[in-house]
Amino acid sequence: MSSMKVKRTLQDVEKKITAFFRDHGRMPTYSEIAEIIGVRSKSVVHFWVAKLLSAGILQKDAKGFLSFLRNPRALKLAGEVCAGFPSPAEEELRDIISFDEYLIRNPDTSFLLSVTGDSMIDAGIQEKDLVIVEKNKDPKDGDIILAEVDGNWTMKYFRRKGKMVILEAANSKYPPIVPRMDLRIAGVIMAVVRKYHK
Amino acid sequence: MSSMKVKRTLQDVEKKITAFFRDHGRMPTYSEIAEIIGVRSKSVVHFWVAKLLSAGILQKDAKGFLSFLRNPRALKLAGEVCAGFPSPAEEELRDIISFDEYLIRNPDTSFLLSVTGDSMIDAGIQEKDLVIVEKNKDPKDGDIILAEVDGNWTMKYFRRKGKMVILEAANSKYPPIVPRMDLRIAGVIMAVVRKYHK
DNA sequence: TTGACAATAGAACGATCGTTCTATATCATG
DNA sequence: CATGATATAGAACGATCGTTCTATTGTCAA
Repeated sequence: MSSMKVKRTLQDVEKKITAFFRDHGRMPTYSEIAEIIGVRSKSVVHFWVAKLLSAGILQKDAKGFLSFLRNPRALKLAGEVCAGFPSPAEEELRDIISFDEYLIRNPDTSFLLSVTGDSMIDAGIQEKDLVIVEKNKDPKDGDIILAEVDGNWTMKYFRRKGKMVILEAANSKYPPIVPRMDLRIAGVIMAVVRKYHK
Repeated sequence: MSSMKVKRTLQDVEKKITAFFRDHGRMPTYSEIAEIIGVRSKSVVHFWVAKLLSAGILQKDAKGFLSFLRNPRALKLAGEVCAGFPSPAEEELRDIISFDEYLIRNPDTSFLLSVTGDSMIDAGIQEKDLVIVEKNKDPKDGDIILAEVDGNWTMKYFRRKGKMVILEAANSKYPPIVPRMDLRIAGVIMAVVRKYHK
């Protein structure tokens, strides 16, 4: 029974191309698609790709290169918690996001930091969270910034009172700081990321 | 002065290829690289690509396709806040992360949710945060889950006391819940994402 | 059994790929 | 000026790309 024919479906083909894309970081050629879906002719691939194109799953750019219409790593944005949240089974979906694009506006001037300490605990920033810091950005009142205070780098709220600047922790244990001359600001916190189940 | 010659550097070429990759979701061909870096011959591109290859910036897979050794959207992980945090100027960097890969273990069984309400405020999960929920995963003691309680979907700590299950908010305003028959769990919270400056 | 349709195989084709070669232009150095 | 190194241009090449064509196979209904 080695030649048992399996009914090929659009979803199968899509999944296999998606898997290839995740593994290799690029779209497969027609020859490669032939291999991964188990056919021996490129014309068959052409046949299936045409289906994926008219189904709106794949698209071609101006040069004829294939790409997914939606990022295959993207997640469905399912709604809001609390008020009559639609069951995931209903699949009433709204949007799609790629975190790399969503979180990072300027990759060249941004960097990551692992949080130590509890000075921003009341702002929902905990130990071991990752924060995305953007350099070369002047802070506005209320921003969370990364600054050097007494030789240590720490995160604080940036408060501007008239001409004066106050650095304020989001933890009542720590008193506000009125910096003297040497206020060094490394950047502004743009995002916070926390991962459970590492 | 239209033919003013600009000194071409490796960094320039890398940046332009990176920009193309971000815009198009794929690597450019040699002809396209010629266009974007402003030369008229593919052999010149070959020259520069060879430099990028030996510099460890690009690589070739088994089929000869180009790719970046590191995700061009990835950020530098600069260290830890607080204790002698190395200045970003020093650039003593440690690692690199792509958030899509870092946060999403099983794209097919995960979805996104925008948080409403303050029931998990003490766990550092605020209104308008995005949470990544993974379905088909049975919760363990201490996990944060998405559950249906009294017809509303909400997030709670999942506590197991012997055979009994308790759902506990991270906010003293809300009392713990001991569910009766109908405990519906949509999934387990795998990650939290918060973006400032939208 | 026959006919219609869908899926596959295989060959041929022009276009474009990346490579390699030679030749020219620019610039710093002695 | 002479020289060598570096960067660019342009042409030629085999390989592979995706497309298109014809032919074969398998399935299901009449």
